[in-house]
Amino acid sequence: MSRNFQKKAEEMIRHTDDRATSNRIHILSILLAEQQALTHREIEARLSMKQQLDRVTLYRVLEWINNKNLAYKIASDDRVWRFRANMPTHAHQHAHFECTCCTKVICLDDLKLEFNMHYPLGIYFKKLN
Amino acid sequence: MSRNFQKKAEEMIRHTDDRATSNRIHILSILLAEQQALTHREIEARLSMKQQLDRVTLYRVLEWINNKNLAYKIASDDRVWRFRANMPTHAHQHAHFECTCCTKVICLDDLKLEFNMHYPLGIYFKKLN
DNA sequence: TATTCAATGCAACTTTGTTGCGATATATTT
DNA sequence: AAATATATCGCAACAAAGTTGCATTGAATA
Repeated sequence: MSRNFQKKAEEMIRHTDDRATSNRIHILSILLAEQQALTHREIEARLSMKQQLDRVTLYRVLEWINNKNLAYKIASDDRVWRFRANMPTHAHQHAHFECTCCTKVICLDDLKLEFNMHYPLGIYFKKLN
Repeated sequence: MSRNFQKKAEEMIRHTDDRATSNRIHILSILLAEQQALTHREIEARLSMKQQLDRVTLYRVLEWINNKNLAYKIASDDRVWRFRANMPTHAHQHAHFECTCCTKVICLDDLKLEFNMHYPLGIYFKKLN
């Protein structure tokens, strides 16, 4: 099972133009295996002995994964970024319920965004993160 | 005009059981005078020479103001707390549009919360901050 | 005006994240 | 398979936002 996430992670990373390093594969597979967004520290805790890496490298890998849209990051009330693997088939044309306590993001498919709503002048929607 | 906010701030603070110090009055009046949420640094910048105070004190005053519900604080993507004076007459039974770029919070009175919506089990609404 | 204890200022500390740079490892070429 | 180029990594130092402990000050009450 962990093996599958490993494979999936490597496949996703090889689709980018950048290098498929073992750090990137390990970290993305950890995110893929998880149902919720993880902090830097939570990811560190899930790395095995053999996968140990410098904290700076972890920050940089996470930033890279986010930039490549393989994951997205969530700002929470505790000033800590949380990362969650991106589901590429996930269409974002509906509202999200983001719990600021447990950081879980739940899709509210029933609540359609009202694009005709009266938003303040000068505010446009942009891609999340 | 600034004078009025001073008076209003002092009145609000005297309604609590704690002490009405000049720091608390100055800082709350700065928040009252503003239409948007302010960071610690932005508040510092708005203090006159005579109102200078230690940064720790500012953190503590803001925390106190928040605890007394005279203001609420907003977590933003830049990991910085923003504070905004609370309008006591403001009923929070409608959705908010919180811009993560400029931190402005706009009330979407048109969008009623659907309390019958199918939320995930175990999620209940709580008071914001 | 004197008294009391909450509020303040200062120094030191913590947490989260960033930057610069030489060393290492990945992908490509030979 | 070995050599090469350069992206990635590890280490050290740094930065920003916020917190804690403790001695001093000042707002409210007697």
